[in-house]
Amino acid sequence: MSVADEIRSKGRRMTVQRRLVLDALQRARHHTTAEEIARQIRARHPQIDPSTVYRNLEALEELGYVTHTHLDDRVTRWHRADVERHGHLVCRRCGSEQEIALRMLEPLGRRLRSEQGFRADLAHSAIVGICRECAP
Amino acid sequence: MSVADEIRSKGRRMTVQRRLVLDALQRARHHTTAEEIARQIRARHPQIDPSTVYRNLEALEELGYVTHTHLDDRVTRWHRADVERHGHLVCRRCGSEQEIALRMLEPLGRRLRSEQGFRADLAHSAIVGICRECAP
DNA sequence: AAGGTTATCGCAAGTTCTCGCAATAGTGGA
DNA sequence: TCCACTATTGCGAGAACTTGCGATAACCTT
Repeated sequence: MSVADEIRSKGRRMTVQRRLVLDALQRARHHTTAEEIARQIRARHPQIDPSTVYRNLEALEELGYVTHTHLDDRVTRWHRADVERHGHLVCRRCGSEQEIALRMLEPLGRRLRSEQGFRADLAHSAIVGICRECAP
Repeated sequence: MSVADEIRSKGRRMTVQRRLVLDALQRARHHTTAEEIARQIRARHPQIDPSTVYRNLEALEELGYVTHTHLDDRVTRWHRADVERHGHLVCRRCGSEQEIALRMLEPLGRRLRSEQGFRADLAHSAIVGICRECAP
């Protein structure tokens, strides 16, 4: 069953615009912004409105194909949901972003679960700090 | 040495506007948004521009009096820097925010430091998930 | 106390995203 | 294949900040 069929089977529609957003996310190696995706798509299809891109990202998140993370700025970062889940380290100084194995975060996850009843989504959270290169 | 003197000694100035922003942060128990602070100040002093509030928050952060955190939305949250440092748990479902002792996060901090050379600022990072009340 | 610097302000315009709405176009069913 | 239904689109208006700039006013020096 293709992605298009999956989407249709959930009562949603596969439109050109939605396909373009999915493709752009496919090409993006790491986390991208909605703005970047809109820029890429509009380079070729200027008639496609940025608001459509924003709405498609949300729709695709509901459908389970993409997720978002908030790194250290106000901008929402998007990526496909099927890449291996991982944690995020964001350097406050140089802005670089590093991925870490969820395994490193799991002890904390277990502790938050047992002591606070909080089910942390550690792949969705970002940890801010200073990276090795920027450390004094 | 008063806060005003400290600010002056760093070559900055203590203006009415800056004082009002500091006062508003003093009153705010938890994390507030710039918009909320601007609203409060403008209720009494409508001539003060919101952009002034935004710029003062940044200035006060540079000066070390306030810090900001990104919870699970695009909005930047501000609070005074001298309150006890703590971690943040944000519930994705109900939006509630819970503070946890930094002690719980320290093992992770040490591990990130030794294995990745990353100096995490755990009081600045927010962990997203589902809180006890919203758990199924 | 007066004057020169220059940090800071208020305003207005710009960015980046959000939302309401009427028009359009995918879909499943006839 | 044609139709009705309604998800989705593009557009315009509106939040929520951000930025550039000339005017103002805090501060330091004298």
